[in-house]
Amino acid sequence: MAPSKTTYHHGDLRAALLQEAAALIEENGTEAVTMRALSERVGVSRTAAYRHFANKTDLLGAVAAEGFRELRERLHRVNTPSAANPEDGFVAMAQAYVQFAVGHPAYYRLMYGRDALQRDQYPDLHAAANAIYDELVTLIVTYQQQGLLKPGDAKPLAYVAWSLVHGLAALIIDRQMETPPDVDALAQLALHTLLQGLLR
Amino acid sequence: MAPSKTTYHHGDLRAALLQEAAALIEENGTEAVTMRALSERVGVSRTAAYRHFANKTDLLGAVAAEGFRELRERLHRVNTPSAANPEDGFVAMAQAYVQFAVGHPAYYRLMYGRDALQRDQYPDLHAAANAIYDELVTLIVTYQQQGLLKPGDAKPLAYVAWSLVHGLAALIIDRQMETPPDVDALAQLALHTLLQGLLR
DNA sequence: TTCCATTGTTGACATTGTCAACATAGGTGG
DNA sequence: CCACCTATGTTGACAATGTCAACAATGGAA
Repeated sequence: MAPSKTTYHHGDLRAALLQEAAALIEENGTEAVTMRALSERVGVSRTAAYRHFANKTDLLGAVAAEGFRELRERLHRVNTPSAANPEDGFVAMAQAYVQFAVGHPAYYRLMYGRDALQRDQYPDLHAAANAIYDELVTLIVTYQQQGLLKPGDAKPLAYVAWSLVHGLAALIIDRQMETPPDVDALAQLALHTLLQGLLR
Repeated sequence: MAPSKTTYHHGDLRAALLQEAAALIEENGTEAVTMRALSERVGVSRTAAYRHFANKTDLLGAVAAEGFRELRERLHRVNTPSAANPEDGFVAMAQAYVQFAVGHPAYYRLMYGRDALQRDQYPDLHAAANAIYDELVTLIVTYQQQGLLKPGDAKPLAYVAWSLVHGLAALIIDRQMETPPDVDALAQLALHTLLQGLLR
């Protein structure tokens, strides 16, 4: 039961694989995750993982799902709508979101960019990502009920807000910005603009 | 000079490789681009490409850069700021942008998602992507000069707008939306919100 | 205690990116 | 007009990788 170095059975190989895969991604990027390297780090033979995941893509999908859950948790922690100033609430969430992406760029890229990870084919992944969307819908609905936001179907609006922060995160970690930006300030500007509008 | 099937020298292998790579991506996704498959389609041996590209990543980088140029052209074509209604201008560009992504999802994913393509290391790619940003800056500055938009540094504002459309495109082609969305309508809503603001 | 399902191992193979050595064409200087 | 050189293309080989098939060990249920 207690995982020991020399037991034939690992104890909780599945969890260990996910953890080490995440570590590898953080350290050297997703491309560094090879079944062999991963197995070695866990101290197990190269094909042991196949008892827990159908293939490498599935494994990475599980890692990505875990990432979405972690991100959602962070967002949930700062999702405390205050009637005093709705902008603060949005800005706090946007900053938490972008900070996660900037803090774990390779991980974040896996969560989204991966071609192979067709969402429809990975229900768990899809659900984990959707939980983030739900977090946003909640925030918008709450403010709408308080009369602080324009009325209207919150769902498409949540997509709009999500698009904004996701796009921002993506452009930043892809170094598409000219100067290494002040991430928090940029997130604040983005949400400020979204809320106040750009028109004169 | 005229490329013929049986000449030892191809004529313009570099261009042919880029074209076929793009075609392969469209047809079967970026993962289908293998040096061997690509060479075979062009009718050349497996390593011939290495006379024109240092490695596969470079080749894909060139394809991605080409994609950015194509996208920029499309944006430029609809970038006709009309004082009558600034929203129309923004919406048209957003729709053109998202339509490109939806029309060529794998291609668009390569342009952004590719971990390996660190922008700083591919000047051509970086420049091509930046041209799109410039297109946006131009639009914003123009409207500002006409007094239709709030004043302020256009550069960070352009990043915000870019983030919004890129994020929207990414979420759509990753099928992160619940229902296959009306792309144009969503793009319109996004830009409408950005311009008018969300606050009551 | 016996036995079987679960979990892990070893060997093997096809695919892929890429290097080194070799081949050919086609324009250029003599 | 011809020999030659350089740019371009080919063939052979190799290491890395994902994954299958066959085998082995474990540990809980009957």
